[in-house]
Amino acid sequence: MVDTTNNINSGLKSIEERFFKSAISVDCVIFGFDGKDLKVLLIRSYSDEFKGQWSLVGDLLTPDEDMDSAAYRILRQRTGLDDIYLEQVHAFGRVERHPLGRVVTVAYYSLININDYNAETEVAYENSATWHNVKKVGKLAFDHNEILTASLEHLKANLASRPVGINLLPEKFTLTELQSLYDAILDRPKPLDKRNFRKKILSMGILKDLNELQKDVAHRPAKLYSFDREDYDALLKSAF
Amino acid sequence: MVDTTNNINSGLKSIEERFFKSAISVDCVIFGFDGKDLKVLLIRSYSDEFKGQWSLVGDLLTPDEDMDSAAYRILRQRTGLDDIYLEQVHAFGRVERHPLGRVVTVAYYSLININDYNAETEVAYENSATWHNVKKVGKLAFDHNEILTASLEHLKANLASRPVGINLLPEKFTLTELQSLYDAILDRPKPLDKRNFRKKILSMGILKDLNELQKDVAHRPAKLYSFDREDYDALLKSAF
DNA sequence: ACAAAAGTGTTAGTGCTACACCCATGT
DNA sequence: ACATGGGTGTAGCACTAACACTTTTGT
Repeated sequence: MVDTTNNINSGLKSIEERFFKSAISVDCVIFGFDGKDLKVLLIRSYSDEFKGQWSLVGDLLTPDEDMDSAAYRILRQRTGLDDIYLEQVHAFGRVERHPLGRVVTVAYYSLININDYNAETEVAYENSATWHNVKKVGKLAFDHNEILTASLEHLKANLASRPVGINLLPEKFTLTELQSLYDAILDRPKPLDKRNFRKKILSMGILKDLNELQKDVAHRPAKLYSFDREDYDALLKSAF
Repeated sequence: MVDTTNNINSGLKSIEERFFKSAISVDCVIFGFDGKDLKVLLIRSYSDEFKGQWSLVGDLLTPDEDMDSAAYRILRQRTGLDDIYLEQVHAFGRVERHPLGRVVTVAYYSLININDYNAETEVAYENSATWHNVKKVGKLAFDHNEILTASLEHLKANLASRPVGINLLPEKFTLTELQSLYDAILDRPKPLDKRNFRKKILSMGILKDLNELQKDVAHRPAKLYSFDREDYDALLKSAF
């Protein structure tokens, strides 16, 4: 029947010649929130085939670095972003997904405060990354639309179990801002119910009431909150 | 500052020479259930370094096949298993995880009826796969313990949202058998409450009461159930 | 008769949904 | 005074968790 040794021992070519011919890349899907829309960080593709098209922040792995480390290295080199948590989403391995040859890519995603990557940071890098509304990205290079979609799904799924706002919002924020973030990520026909949202999020015990108010707004000023790091970390641990 | 073109254009060696030197492999984590314990299908490692150690069902990708297809191909070649649903779990990419060189592996998992792979199937394959209690696997080849652990976590997480029993149990089964499966996967200090489990699982509307009873058991015989494929598929769709 | 597993209901608590009005501020 | 968004409570319903005894069969 089937010869299980086929791939390993037989054939004319060496294992090197037959199997060690592929490249691995990493693509980082970096989400940010501007108070209204969910955004993703994109760079101009350097590939000839996709010249001028936008693409995710990615690059090839060198054979001597761990894949997880490479993700941080690539993100840092292309955007200057450092010290942010990346989480693996999925590996994509269609044969023809990359014009240069066989490249399997592994997608990572992260959530950052949108002000941590801005116009000032930008100028230091050749292929400046810019923020794009996730609902309005056009056709991206490679299979990056597919990767973005998968990452968005991943983010939505995580939203229920993890208080994601800690990474996406500024230090101080109002409950309405937090809710806008949830609404932007969930992207549902109707926004969440204001009262229910507040009840639930406050009952989690990870928000700290700062006893401060907004200033200079043309309406009743809202109370400001921040995340309580300790309680937040405690919750994360207990949930897993 | 940082030269973002570093990896792509500069250097003495060609892109081929520098980056297209890696291999990609697939490892399949196949779970089965024998009515009492959760089991995983393992083969004897063919690698020199791990001679005699058990390993997951895996192999290298040839550069001309899609990764998802390769997972099915490898599973079929090594075990004869066909027509089963594989789901990607995670990619593992530590530099030194494989003795032959740089090999990034992508783990897939699946759930099968344990009788679909048995002693009879087994003899056709050189490196016969055998079932091992997941709680009693020893040290596996490569980083396969890590992969197994991650796949188990994945399975636990999926249990709540997907009625996984459909793949792991025989055609006809009792509610107690179904609960044993849940208890085996969740592996919690206390088993689930019998009454609550029955209420919940029946209320999902995916079980069909066959109006049959167990035979030849030394106690009150239990009613037999089967999954209702249609209702099950409908539930899957609506849940996602 | 005994052993072994099957089968069955109720209660209390918790969380989710839906819903409408008054409040504080700037213009 | 008006416009703007901030802030609050309750009732119905669904789901969850905890808990103990009777039934049916084989030996």
